[in-house]
Amino acid sequence: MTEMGRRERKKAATRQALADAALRLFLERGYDAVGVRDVAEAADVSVTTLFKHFPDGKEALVFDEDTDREAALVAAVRDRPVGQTVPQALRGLLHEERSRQVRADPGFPDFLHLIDTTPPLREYGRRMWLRHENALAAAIGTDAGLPADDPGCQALAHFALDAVALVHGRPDAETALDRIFALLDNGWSGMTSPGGAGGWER
Amino acid sequence: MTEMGRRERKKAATRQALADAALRLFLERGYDAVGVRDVAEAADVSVTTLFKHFPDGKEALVFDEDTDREAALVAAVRDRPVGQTVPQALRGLLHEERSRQVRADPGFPDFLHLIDTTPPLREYGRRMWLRHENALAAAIGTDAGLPADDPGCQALAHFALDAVALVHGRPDAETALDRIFALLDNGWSGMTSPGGAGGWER
DNA sequence: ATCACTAAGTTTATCGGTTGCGCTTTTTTA
DNA sequence: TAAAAAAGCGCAACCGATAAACTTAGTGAT
Repeated sequence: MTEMGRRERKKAATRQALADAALRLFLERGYDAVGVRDVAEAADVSVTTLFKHFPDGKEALVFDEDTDREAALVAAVRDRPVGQTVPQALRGLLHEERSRQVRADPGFPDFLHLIDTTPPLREYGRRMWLRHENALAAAIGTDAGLPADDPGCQALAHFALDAVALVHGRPDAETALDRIFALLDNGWSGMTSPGGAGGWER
Repeated sequence: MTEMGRRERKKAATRQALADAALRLFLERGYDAVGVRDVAEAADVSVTTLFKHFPDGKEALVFDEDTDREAALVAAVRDRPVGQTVPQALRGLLHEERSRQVRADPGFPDFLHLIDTTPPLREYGRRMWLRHENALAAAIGTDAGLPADDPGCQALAHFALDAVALVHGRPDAETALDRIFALLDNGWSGMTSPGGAGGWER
């Protein structure tokens, strides 16, 4: 499974060296005070090589691959216990992820602080996170027996993901998340269960 | 009230010349094919002057000041007819703005098409639009008798504004907006009127 | 073991947006 | 009218990002 030849191993190594050097330098001197040239030199590669490994640019140096977060999102919707609504399941997943982040390796708080205090990194992280919107919307649509491009599913997915950005930096982030998901849960249950699914008089 | 000295008049003139030249060139050759140097030269000013007038950069050249859209948003919430909910009022405002945009001066469709087909401009426009989030949240909070930093108000404001970006490019944009606002209306009415305001079991 | 193939990496050069600096010119104001 | 304020200028540089042509080093099949 993980049988990588020397080639792929070296490739992964340089990529890791770049990511490590970048994170270290960013933490030491601050994101803006470090140029891509500095990072490349610290990793002992050329600038072009850096961009070969991180075509999305400087911000991408900080974020490792996602892979399983999207799977976790759709699984949370698909495999939720009976009687639990979709928003409730998503709220639960976010809660778990949050408590998992508190632990993790040391230096992780510094990492989070760097992102929180650096607008380009915040923005990039948000975009990465929102990239799962379509997959989540599809999962929700399947679950509710709605077309994959239903605006309601799309909106619920988008709002649920965006909620974490919305409560960012709050001291009462957890209860704020609760309140936002209460709004989504109310709205969603009203759209799926009873009377008109889409009808709405203004 | 509008007594501008010669100085401010000239300043406004230069700014307008820059905006006009930029829009014209962008429409003629495409956004990416036009550099800020081209724009500056077409407006007969230096590049430095261009950035003095538009510190936000190239994208800002296309967007004129907003000023009254934010006022319209808070007014729609504050002065809405009795019996109408906040989401309904916002939905109505967006509907009016949309129908108003269809008319407007000639060349406006080209303007919209330019923005829609140019990712950086789309992104910038969205950010400008979302900038009214706090004012709108405050208006909603005042209306509902909630603290200004209530997560529910913040979320409703954010979601309502973000809805227009969410339905972008859809053929059924109007009905999609209806559906999204139905979700918000259901959720919001559930949070304000009856039982628990924030309580929510997961 | 060799040889052709492929992919990583390098060098160099360039492009476009953006900023800082020192300077001139115009307008306001004391 | 002198001085302060502000608009503008030209220049040079910085920075992120990309392109082209070339070298180096694993890979795999014969």
